[in-house]
Amino acid sequence: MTTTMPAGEQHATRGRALQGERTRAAILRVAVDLASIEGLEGLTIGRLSTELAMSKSGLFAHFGSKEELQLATIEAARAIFIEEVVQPALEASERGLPRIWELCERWTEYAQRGVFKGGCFFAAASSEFDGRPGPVRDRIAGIMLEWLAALERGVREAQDSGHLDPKADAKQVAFEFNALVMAGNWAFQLYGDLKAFTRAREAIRDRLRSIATTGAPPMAALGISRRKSSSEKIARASAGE
Amino acid sequence: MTTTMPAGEQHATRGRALQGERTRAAILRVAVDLASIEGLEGLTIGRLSTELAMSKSGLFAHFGSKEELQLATIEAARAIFIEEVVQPALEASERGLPRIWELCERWTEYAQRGVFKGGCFFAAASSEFDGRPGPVRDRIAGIMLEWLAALERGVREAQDSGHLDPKADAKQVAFEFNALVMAGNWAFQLYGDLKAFTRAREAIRDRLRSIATTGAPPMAALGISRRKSSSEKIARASAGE
DNA sequence: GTCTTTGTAGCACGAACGTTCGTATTGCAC
DNA sequence: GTGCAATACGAACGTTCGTGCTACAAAGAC
Repeated sequence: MTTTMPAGEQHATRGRALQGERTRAAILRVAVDLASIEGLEGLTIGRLSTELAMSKSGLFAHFGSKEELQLATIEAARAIFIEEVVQPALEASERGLPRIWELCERWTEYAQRGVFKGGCFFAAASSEFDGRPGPVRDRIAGIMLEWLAALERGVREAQDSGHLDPKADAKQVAFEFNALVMAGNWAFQLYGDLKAFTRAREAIRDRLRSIATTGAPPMAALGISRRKSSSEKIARASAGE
Repeated sequence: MTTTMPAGEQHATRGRALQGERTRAAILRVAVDLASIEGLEGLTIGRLSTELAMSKSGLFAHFGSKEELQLATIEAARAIFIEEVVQPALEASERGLPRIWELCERWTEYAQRGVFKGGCFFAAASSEFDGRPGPVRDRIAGIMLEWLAALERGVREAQDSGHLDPKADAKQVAFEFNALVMAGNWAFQLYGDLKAFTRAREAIRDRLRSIATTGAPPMAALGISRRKSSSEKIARASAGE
């Protein structure tokens, strides 16, 4: 019980000075999943150390306080979110209508694929901490603002590219798209209903159509191309679960 | 400290047998507010008893377990929700487009007015418990389903009344409306931004317009009549806070 | 070879958690 | 007036929480 992971074994060849970083990363990888299920407050040090088969104090030493652990977990989740949603969306699409669509599409995939075990980390965290002032809440709010700004920018760029009606309120559209994808995640988590994502996509497509110009790329092409390249990822994720 | 509420005083004329019910109701009134802020798990018996200036054991005896307290709190919140949103909406509007609009409008008001101190009780609870199987989660999911069904029914009735396009997917529209009002609540809780409710209303109005028939009552009239009768309630609520 | 730094474990703390138990007080029935 | 059921309290249970402090093993510097 004292040592399930013998100390001398796993860093025989690697330099000792790097072990800390690696352990920290390993902790945070588990922490983000745990927090997405149990919440950032339900993410306890005892539970986390049990999950990782290490001592409470050993784990604790990496962060110094629970709040620091929470903040580190948030940063780790943000990195994963960017890597899984924002970056691929930007790389896979050109500016304009394709990009704003791609952002929403990648988001629903990210939620559907279960990148975090308990659904979108930030949807959960922002609901949990909205009433608790402090640095944790501030950071979460800041990151959600980044996401909303990314959506808004996507809309604005599509307007500049002549794909969307320039008279449309970009902030308003971003609000609506975020509402729809978050609701997809919400319904999926609560009811396990995959159709929720289809509903979100459908609503977003309709809304885009309602403000698309005649010069915009045809709507139908967007969804179809995306579906194909994503099917393998979904299969991979559901196999791992 | 032991008794801020002297036991012999308030039931001098009332029957003693009713005291239990009254205390229970008083507990639950505080519990729903506390749970809307701290979450249903963060709603601790110790904290609740402190808030009510009564003993932990005395409070505990009313429920028998924490889970029973949570379930009772949920029922209390449901009663308030129906009383504050569903019933007034049904009474103040006739079947059809006015009613579905009224349901959404009453919901945003309910969130904006702060009927629960931490925002919509069920938005918070459903996000918190979506990953924790058990009777608490099941009840929350059931109540949210009631609400979604009420929205869907509102849309369907508006179709039957010839106000909305009968080809529209009522479930889809209900999903979208719920997404928008919940996002309004979310943004308001996280950023304190009252404009979020305006955005939600705006999006719902637009969506209704997009599927409204020529025989539907004029859209503009709906919003205006509502605003007037609600202003007093908002004033009353903000004074109490 | 020692010395220092780094990472982990062991142990203990005070507080809060949900829960149980015994007991005191009260109102009502008899 | 006596007995009963309802209601609430205070104390304590065992557990877990976050957080310290000390010790020790391993790697790199000299």
